[in-house]
Amino acid sequence: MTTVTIKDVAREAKVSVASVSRALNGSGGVTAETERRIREVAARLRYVPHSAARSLITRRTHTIGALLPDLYGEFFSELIRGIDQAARARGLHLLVSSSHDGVEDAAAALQAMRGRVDGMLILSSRADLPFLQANLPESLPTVLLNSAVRSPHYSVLNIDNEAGARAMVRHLVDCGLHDIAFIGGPEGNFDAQQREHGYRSAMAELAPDGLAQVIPGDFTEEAGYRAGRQLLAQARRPQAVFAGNDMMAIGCLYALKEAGLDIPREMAVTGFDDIPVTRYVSPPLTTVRVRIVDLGRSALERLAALLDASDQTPVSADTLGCEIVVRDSCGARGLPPAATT
Amino acid sequence: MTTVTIKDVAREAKVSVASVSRALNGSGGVTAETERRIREVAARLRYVPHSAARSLITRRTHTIGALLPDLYGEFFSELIRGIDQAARARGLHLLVSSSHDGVEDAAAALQAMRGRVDGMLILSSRADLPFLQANLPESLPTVLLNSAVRSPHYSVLNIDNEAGARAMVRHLVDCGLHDIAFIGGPEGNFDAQQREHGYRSAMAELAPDGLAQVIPGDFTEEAGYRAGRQLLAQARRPQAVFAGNDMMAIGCLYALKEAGLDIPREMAVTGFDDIPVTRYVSPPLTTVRVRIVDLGRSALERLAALLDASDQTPVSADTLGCEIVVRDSCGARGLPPAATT
DNA sequence: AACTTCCATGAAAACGTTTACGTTCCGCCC
DNA sequence: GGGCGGAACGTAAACGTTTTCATGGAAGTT
Repeated sequence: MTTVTIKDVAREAKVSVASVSRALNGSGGVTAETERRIREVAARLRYVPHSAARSLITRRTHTIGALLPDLYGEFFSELIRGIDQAARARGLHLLVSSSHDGVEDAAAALQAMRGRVDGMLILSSRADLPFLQANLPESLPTVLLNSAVRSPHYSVLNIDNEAGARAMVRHLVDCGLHDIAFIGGPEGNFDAQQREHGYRSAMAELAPDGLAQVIPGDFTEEAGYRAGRQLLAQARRPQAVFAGNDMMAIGCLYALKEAGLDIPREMAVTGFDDIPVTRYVSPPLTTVRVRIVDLGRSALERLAALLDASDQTPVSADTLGCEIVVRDSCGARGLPPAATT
Repeated sequence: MTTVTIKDVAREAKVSVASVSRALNGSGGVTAETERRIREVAARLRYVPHSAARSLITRRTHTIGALLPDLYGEFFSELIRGIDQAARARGLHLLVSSSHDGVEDAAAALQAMRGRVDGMLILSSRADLPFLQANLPESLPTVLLNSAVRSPHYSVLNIDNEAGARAMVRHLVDCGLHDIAFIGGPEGNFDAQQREHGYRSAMAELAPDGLAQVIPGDFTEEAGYRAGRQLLAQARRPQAVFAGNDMMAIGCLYALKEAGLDIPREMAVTGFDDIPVTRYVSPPLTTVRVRIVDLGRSALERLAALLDASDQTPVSADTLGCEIVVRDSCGARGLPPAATT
């Protein structure tokens, strides 16, 4: 079954290839009758345009690339879901490259995507400005997710980590808890840094008398578990522990419960992200809701806008708000949540 | 910054485009000296071959497509991780299309990938034989994941759901539990069907006196929660509930604990898949381990093999074994797990 | 009736590669 | 020394589209 080309359709429909192209692309300049005939033939022959040939001349691939770090858990799936939904709605394809740890790994992935995509979506702690300048053609429309870089060349879309973290601290303080520990994220991770910063500044402001403590972590359940063990071993335990993300909160929660602590009475535990499973741990996790699907979706839509208006569209730098969702793990069920500021 | 083509490199290196092509592709026929010079020029000019032009003539895209259903949670991320890792190792790109619910949705996604990929990886309950025949060119190498179709045209790679489910029932029976309920998966989902079938046949064989009961579900935590509520409302409660996947087990576990049941003493709860979070719910979940990353990886490797030996490689139909991992939610901590058969 | 306008259509160039096929040149053997 | 083989390299065709431009004819205007 040899592949059928535009010529075959043209011959069969007794027109030129130009007309076939025009008819199928709806670029006008063909009678309704001829168009109908051409479409009929194309369908009968099961003609599908050769996309490589098309993009060779169009210089458009209708594909966008997503460069993602080695993401764990539901954050990843939710993000991809959002991106994919929006991409499908716009008729764009999604070329993903995830799970690269090293810088050179990411660079290679980026290189490999060159020329295959019309634009890039990048979520990577490794992607600082020098990295991007070295590995990304300036002309390639790009949207950065959760990135610290501020450049007129790239649009960025961030989570309002700092406000979220501040709101969580405020909420815990409102619950009467002043000794609050924080479990940090991976070194160099922008979200982690911002969340930690929000935590620190809010502590200084709202609980200056409280015991502030930052325990290192890396966003995995395992790290949360270790952090929980460490807290248990301490002479003076905090009244609450605020994990940099939900996965760690879950790991930590488990460590504490394993040791027989009554959560939240003996220690409150909260997280960040609001991944679906937070509803189903016990006690259900109070956390900072990030609309992950929306994050992916609007990142893609931003990119699509850049693609459409290929002339100099102003790059944007926006921040997605987040809000406290109060469940049981903080012991404040029923109290109104703190305002998000 | 106009894009630099092979001609620019040729001119600069004072050779023909043919030599540039040969040098850069290592196809031989160039002096070591010329090759060095060409490479040097190419690097200096930051030349990157236009992939569309290349695949136009090569008829290879070095891209494989992954068609996935609307997957939830960690199963999804683990699977993609496995696929992506293997793809990267082979220098293949990954075009994903996830989260399509309807048949026509999936068909559209498949259509859109035509011509953009060298092969397909398909995991979808909608992809039965007629669907594939209608939407997939026969010549396109394809690997089906967790699929019921048996066809000489497609390789399939399945999980040994039935054996896993049987082993779990056996394990519960070994724990002295005979009244075992099962929470089913989505209608038409092959894994779900096989797991349920394994459960039913094992019950008939190993616990003919026990109370068997199947509660409908759809693989979401929410469904597990509802199932748990339903069990609580029953006059006669089972001694154990075996959920068709971990997400539902977690939801169910939560419903039972919310009602104050002591798990596993009053009711054992087990799952299927062994997603990472199972370790961190309380009590930790006894479940059937499926090496999801390996599933993705070997699916891709199978596909890659099909691609390499483009002549008639025999299609394969393999099954990935799975094993019981005993944690606390079944009350048998310490007992040896049942053999996987 | 002659001229203009407009529209449907076709011919052909262009996109950036790879590769089959020539050509040149060098060294070797008889 | 002439023929020959092979290696290095160049020329040009081919891949399947889109798009510009030319062409013809029908319709409209004077």
